[in-house]
Amino acid sequence: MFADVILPLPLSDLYTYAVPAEMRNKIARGSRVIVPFGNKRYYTAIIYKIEDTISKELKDIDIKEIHSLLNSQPLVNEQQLNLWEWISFYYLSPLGDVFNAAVPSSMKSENLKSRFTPRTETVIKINPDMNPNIIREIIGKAQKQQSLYSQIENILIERKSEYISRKEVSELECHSTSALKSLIVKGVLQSVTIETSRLNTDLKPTRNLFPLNEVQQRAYKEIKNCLEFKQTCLLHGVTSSGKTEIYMHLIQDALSMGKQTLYLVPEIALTTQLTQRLQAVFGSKIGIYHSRINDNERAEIWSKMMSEDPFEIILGVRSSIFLPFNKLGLVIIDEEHEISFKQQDPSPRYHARDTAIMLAHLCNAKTILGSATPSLESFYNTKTGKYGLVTLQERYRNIMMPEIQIVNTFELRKRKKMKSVLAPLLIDQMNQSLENGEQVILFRNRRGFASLVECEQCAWTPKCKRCDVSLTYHKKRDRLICHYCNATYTLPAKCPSCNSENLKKLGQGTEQLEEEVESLFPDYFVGRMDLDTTRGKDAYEKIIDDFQSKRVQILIGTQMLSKGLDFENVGVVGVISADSLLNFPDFRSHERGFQLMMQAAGRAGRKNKQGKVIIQSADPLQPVYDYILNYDYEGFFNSQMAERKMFNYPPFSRLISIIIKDKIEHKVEAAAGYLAELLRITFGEMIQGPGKPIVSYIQSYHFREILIKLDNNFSLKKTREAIKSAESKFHSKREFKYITIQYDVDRV
DNA sequence: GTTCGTTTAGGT
DNA sequence: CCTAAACGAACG
Repeated sequence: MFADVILPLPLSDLYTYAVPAEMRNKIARGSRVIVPFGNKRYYTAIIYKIEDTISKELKDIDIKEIHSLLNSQPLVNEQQLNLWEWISFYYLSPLGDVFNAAVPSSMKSENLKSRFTPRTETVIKINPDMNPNIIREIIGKAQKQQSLYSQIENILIERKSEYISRKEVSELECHSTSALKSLIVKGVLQSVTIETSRLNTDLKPTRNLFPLNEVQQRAYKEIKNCLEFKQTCLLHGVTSSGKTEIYMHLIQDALSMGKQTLYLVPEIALTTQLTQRLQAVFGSKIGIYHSRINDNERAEIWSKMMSEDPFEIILGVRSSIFLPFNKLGLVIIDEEHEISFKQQDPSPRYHARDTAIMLAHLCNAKTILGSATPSLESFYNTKTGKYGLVTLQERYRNIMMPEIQIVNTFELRKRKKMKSVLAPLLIDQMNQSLENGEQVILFRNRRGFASLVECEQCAWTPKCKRCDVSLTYHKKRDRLICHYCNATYTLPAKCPSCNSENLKKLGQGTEQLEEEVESLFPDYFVGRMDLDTTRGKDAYEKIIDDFQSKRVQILIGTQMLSKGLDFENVGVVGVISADSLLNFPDFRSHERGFQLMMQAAGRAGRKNKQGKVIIQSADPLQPVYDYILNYDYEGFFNSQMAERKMFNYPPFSRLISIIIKDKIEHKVEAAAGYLAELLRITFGEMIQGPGKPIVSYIQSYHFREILIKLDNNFSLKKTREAIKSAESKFHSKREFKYITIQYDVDRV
């Protein structure tokens, strides 16, 4: 008996091992095993296929034996393996990479024994071998010991528990370290170390579901009705329309049918706000899976999902699609337009939204996509009938959509009316709002202080040594930082090219904005949220908490601020430089800009009062602003579709980006040229490039990009075969054998 | 990914 | 001629 296994390495093939006799009736597809690989190394592998005989090509190879079997149950179920295969096929990545992305690393340790370490806790219990009648005698007259003992005894009886944690004992009213120590020495109490779970599994629900209002009820019914006929339904609901409450009713329905729910959110939106709301209703039925939980905790969640008593609901980010569900009935993907659902690096570069839809399909489950600004792809899918569509136009509790105004900063600058980064109108509105006790949010999609430093004499600009990008000046750290590789440099006192001392700082970032706002509004507290201020463990939560509790009145941030956060008291939202959103050299820049500005607008507004949004633009005549001013999603969609159609961009085609990478520039040039030539044999006009990506030199590597604009009617199987055969032909050339090729399917 | 044998560059 | 570093190939 032999088994083909998936190794947690970027290998294109499966490897075959002999199954030892004693393992034969215990091993199955999906089992986790340890196998020797290479000279002296052992890896955790997953059984992909079991067969009786060995294939001919392996006749002359010395087949090794599987070293050991790790679980009695397969670690990965059939649906998961099918999903892994789909990801590997669709996103052109090795199964080993998918395995790596899917399974928590403590479950794939290289050591023979598991690297998973259980959490331990010291607990106190009453010595079971001691006759209860003589305990009083043993304690004797010591008063503190007596009262401590009685209190512990009472608690244990009350809880029907055998032990109480050492920590809890130390928090008791009559606790004394010496009394406890004496009781342990006397043998009355015992101090024991036990293994505990990292998961909080005794959270009790604190409230029932709120009944839906009339509008929500209608949407809920429409969704139910739609899912009778379609697998996937898009809920297009304006911000604050109460989508979450509708999701909760749908989760409840799934629960009552004994089905599990996967609730996917973008990386950053997974705030305590949503967690608390769901836990209030579903208690410990819900498991939380996000980037900040550590690996051992991930492993515990995984194990619990395989147990008799799995989580009924998983609230999680991208990677939670890999958890072992056994009765998945519903998938909710909130803020489905968010690009953080797409994994950038490393491989597999999968889109969690699209993969989750595939997972739902494999499990025969239903999918709901939710957004106030759906991705054009998803909305297009409702037009073609692939997805159902339900629209929610009214905001919850009749909060009005804010009034949007656009100020022309180009004109204002010409007339010398811009005395700071903020337009006079925005400053006025901020003042009014702040005086009324309201808060303000300002967006700037660039972090740091100055995005460009330039010599006034000779226009020299500091650049990163290992990347082809200008450095950003960060004032607080007084350093120049490369936003691509995080290298830091000191700001030279003189221009190294012409010795001039006039080095100018151009292009404002969040840090500079913060400084300016602080000097303009000295009576108010200013907070800043960007990559630099959210590094620490709870930094993100703290900034939000400071703003929510009104300790901070003005909050400045990059796009991470626009996602899924609900604040109740925001009078004004300002978008500082909207043009920089729209001028990105990418076909999706308008879609992004529209989404960001609409989402930003959604942060403004209070009960009974209309909020204000002020957008500063130097080019306010761009048509996209008309759609923003009128909250006209459909109009925006139609205008973009016309463009996409004309240039054959998604959803009218499928983009596959191929990146060629090497340390030597002329080598990468030649390699990219040759690969493009090979691909043109099959794809002809569909191939664009090779060309330089926007940043073509990062961390001492040169990059070139080939783009396939794949016709929608071109079969995926054929595409994959053609790409793979081009790749192997490419690698069979001596000089290109070790050049790395990376694929990014459906690049965002 | 890791290991290990082979090739190459640089130094004595 | 030796040694260290870079490269190439294999792993069942």
